Amino acid sequence: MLTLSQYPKVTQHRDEKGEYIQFERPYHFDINKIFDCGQTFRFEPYEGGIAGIAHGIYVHILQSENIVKIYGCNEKDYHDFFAHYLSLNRDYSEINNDIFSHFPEGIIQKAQASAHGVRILSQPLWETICSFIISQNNNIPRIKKIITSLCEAYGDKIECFDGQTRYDFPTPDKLLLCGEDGLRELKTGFRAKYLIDAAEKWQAGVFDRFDELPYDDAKKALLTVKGIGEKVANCILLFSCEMYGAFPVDVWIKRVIDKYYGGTLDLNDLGEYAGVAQQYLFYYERYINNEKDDK
DNA sequence: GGACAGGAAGTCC
DNA sequence: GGACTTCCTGTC
Repeated sequence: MLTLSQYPKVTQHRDEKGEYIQFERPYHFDINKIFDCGQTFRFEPYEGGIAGIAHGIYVHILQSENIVKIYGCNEKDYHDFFAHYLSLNRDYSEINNDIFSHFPEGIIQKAQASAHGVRILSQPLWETICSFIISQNNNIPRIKKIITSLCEAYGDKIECFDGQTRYDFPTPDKLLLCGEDGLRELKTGFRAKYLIDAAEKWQAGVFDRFDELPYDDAKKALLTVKGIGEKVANCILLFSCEMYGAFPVDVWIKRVIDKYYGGTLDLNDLGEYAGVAQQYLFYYERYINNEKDDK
């Protein structure tokens, strides 16, 4: 495993905006790309950085050339959650070397350069399961809209450092309480019954000790949920479980394979970090090499 | 202007 | 292979 021996050291501070922590900006860490590459749907650009909720905590993250600041996060939050969430123990220079050694030379180098600074987050499992069930046959602005209304309707209140009230992602039992009809009212459409099935499976213990399962078993468990197929399962494993070998193939990646790899790419020979590479390729094709504005 | 097809980080039957 | 919720875009 390509990891650093420890997480970056942080110091805690306070200014007129409130309490924050700061640490030295790691290599290959760019919040604008990390939070706008389709792996999470709960953050938005805000006052020069990005802001949103993770693990029930509202944070405002800012970066300069050398420093990262996180408002709303104290040292305890950092060690308990955010350091891991932001995958700050990963050595992306080594990860990139591993990727380059497995992929045919050419487009992957361009893709990595365009996506330089992207990191794969380690997001809470339940929220990630729901988010990617909602993502199917859907576009990113609408996915965000649905998740926001889901939180506002059924999530617990969060008291934020800026004095405002926001809402956490609803728990499985909350979703079961609101039922399929309640979910349909939030424009989830045919995905409402999938979310209910996921909540029932969760309550039944299908995802207990999930982090101890190897890739094949974890995927098998995910595929028992209605509405989770191969692509969504791989997204969940990649964006929540640090299974960097998971390689979700969506319409954009199909396009990449057709355009740059002659229609075939052997998914079994892409190495331990194929999923990270997938994110670079997705980013390149979706945001860089596609002229259309996304708003 | 407004109708309409096409498409969106897919999956089910 | 068609259907599925909803919504946004481009075209005529």
